[in-house]
Amino acid sequence: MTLRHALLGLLDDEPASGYDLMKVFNSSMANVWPATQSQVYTELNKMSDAELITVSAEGARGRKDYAITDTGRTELRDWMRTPPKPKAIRSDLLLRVFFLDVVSPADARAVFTAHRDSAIAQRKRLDEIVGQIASNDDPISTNGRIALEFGLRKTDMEIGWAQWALERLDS
Amino acid sequence: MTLRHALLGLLDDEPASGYDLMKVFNSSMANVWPATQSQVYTELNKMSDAELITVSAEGARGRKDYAITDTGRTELRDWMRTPPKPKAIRSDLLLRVFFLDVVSPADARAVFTAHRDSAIAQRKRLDEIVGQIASNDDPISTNGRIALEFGLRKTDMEIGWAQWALERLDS
DNA sequence: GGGGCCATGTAATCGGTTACATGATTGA
DNA sequence: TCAATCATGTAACCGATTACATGGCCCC
Repeated sequence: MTLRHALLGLLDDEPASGYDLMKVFNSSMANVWPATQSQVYTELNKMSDAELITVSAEGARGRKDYAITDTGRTELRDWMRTPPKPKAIRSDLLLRVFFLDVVSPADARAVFTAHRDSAIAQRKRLDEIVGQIASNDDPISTNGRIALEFGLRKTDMEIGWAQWALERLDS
Repeated sequence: MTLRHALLGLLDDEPASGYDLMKVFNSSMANVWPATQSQVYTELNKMSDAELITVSAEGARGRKDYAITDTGRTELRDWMRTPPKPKAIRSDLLLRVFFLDVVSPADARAVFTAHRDSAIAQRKRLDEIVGQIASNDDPISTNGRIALEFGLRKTDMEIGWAQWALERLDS
């Protein structure tokens, strides 16, 4: 039920088609809430049924522009004011950690070195994005920077944790 | 397909029933890979069909003890040696961050203060668990400590991030 | 006898993923 | 004319969640 709010958030700015939304979405929020094309179109139809949005214009190639309704705006603001309930971790990696004993010490170390290395690569990718959006001052870039900071800190934390785990294994 | 590996990991130690597995599971791995009772029983049946495990004994009240097979052991070790592909973040909270502009500055601050406070509470809960397992030296406690360390660092990171974001909003 | 625990299962629903299907318009 | 892009949709499947259903066994 959250893709719905992402789409409402985008439409709160200005009317757009599913196609437009996908484009903006992919280059911003998709990093914190991935969604596929089929999901977006399906959700838009459901939102239209629920009268959170309406078709404000129809164009060439079956294009439909959607505009947010008052109901939609209310829904969006209510959601923004509701703190998300802390969701449990669900991590493939951490699950492996519980079973470190079933493999050799070398394989156990590899669990952490592989993760550390991929976190380091990820960190580099994020740094590039930081550079790219540094000069932008639109709302999604400004706010996106805060989300990005989360990513930076998270990867740093993961690198440090993997290092800590390796030292612990070695002792 | 990962609950499957969690169950294989537990059965690699010793045969157990679904009921037994649920108990151990809830007090350990559930923190990194939540699963419900119905999911566990359904998965055990599928695993039995796939011959990763077999019914090694049947007891009172329809109790079935499962034992891991050689196929199962191979599957478990293969999985342990395969680094999980980095999964994208999917965060309700970070999505809200993109739409901070649609609410008042006070409501925007609340997004972060609420998160910071719940992270602080979480941190306290984890500290208690650290104390509880400090004296245990069984494999799941020893390895669980590494997973727990991840949780500690993650909550600390979130507290720091929320604080950083609040300062940024205020400036 | 009855409460509490042991023990397993089914059904409905939901969000997400992958794949497939279709076709219009635009510009080189 | 033909490739690229615009544009929307359906269907099958999967894992997870919630709720419901059933009943046996043990000990006080």
